[in-house]
Amino acid sequence: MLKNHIGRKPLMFPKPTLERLKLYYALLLTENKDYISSDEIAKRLKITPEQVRKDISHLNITGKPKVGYHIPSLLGELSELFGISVTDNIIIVGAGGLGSALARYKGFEKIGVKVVAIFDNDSEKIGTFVGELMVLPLSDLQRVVKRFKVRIAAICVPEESAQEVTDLLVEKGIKAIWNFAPAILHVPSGILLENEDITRGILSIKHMLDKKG
Amino acid sequence: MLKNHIGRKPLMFPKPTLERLKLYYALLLTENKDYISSDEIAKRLKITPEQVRKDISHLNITGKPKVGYHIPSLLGELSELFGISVTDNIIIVGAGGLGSALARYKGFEKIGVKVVAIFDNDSEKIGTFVGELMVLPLSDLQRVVKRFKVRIAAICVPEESAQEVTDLLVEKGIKAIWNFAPAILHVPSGILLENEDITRGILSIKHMLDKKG
DNA sequence: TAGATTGTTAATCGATTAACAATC
DNA sequence: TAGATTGTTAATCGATTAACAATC
Repeated sequence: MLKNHIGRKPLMFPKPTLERLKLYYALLLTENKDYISSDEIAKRLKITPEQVRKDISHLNITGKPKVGYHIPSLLGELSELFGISVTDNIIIVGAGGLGSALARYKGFEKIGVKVVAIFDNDSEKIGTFVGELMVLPLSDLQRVVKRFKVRIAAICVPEESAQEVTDLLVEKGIKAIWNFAPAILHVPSGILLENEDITRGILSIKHMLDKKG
Repeated sequence: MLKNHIGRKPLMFPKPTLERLKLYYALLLTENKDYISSDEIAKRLKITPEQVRKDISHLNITGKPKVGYHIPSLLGELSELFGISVTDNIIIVGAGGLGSALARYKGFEKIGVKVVAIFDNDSEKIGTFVGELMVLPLSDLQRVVKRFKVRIAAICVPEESAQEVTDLLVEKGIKAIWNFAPAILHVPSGILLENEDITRGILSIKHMLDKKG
């Protein structure tokens, strides 16, 4: 299978590698030195330096022996890998606590994400403001998706209506669903589904607190 | 190394298995049949039936040939595995959008989690209510942790103060940090750290939307 | 130069998948 | 019984780790 561009590194990354690359990005953003060694990255993230080097070897970047990796270049590569320099307009469906918090989240800007609208079907909420956004009825969905070329939608509705909302979003042309409802959703093939169910993290914590010595 | 109890299954699960077991739990909660086959679980979650059987084989439960797995028993086992039947009192630090949303989240009850307090250091927020909880100053931390035997704390403060808050929580006896700040935190060994950084999910989406054909 | 650090190949490890016997 | 489905062992696959040559 053809996975490479000429002169470029492979576009397919092992999933664990991709997850670690996100951590490198977060870490490097807080560094103000010019260079960092695989050893230092490894220490901060509690992994091995070999793994760091292997991960970075997937990118179009080389480090300098005795010096390490040039942080701005590394950030640039990672930024391109995750498409951070291109801003995606996203919408949020569900103006409850979680949806509203998400709509006001300040960290989106620096990863190339902009919330352009928030929707709800509760007439009490429609017309009220969440930050600078007015809550819109779902009948405005199609217009907004077209106008702002929205490809990504966050679902922050109760479990019961999550599938219904998903179907509607897909019908209106949404390409990726970012699901915050604790529901197992079905999407047509070709549509991306990313589950952000918040209960998962604390289940891991409960499990490990109980089972360890 | 001793990993087994007499007559019990191993307590160590491969991490990917543990993640899938959470999905099985979520899925089975919505089923109202008595039995389900590995094939059906697999279809719903888009994995293979062999994997489902292998995962379930880690539990103290056996299925019935021709019938499948008894759903209530499976739920019971998973509930025990994740310590759902024992309620953990947790606290939230940071009464901003995300912290407040978390404090009001309705889904905690059914996984054995109860939010007993929310803290902030902003005097404007202290004394106001988030749902039924009054926002408390951090000087009340020690008292609350002791009184409610709190082992788990969610961090919903800005990146800049996340480490400082972490240190304080650990000092006051917290055993697990559930970190919602996009920060790389350091914790002493023996303290559990679970990162729930919300930007990670959408980075995956952006990456995959851009790189796929 | 000597030494530190990268980059890559080979070896190991662990998880997934395949195959099939056991069983209801 | 025949057939469907579980449970487990063996084979495969893919990711991590180890080793070391390349290089600044």
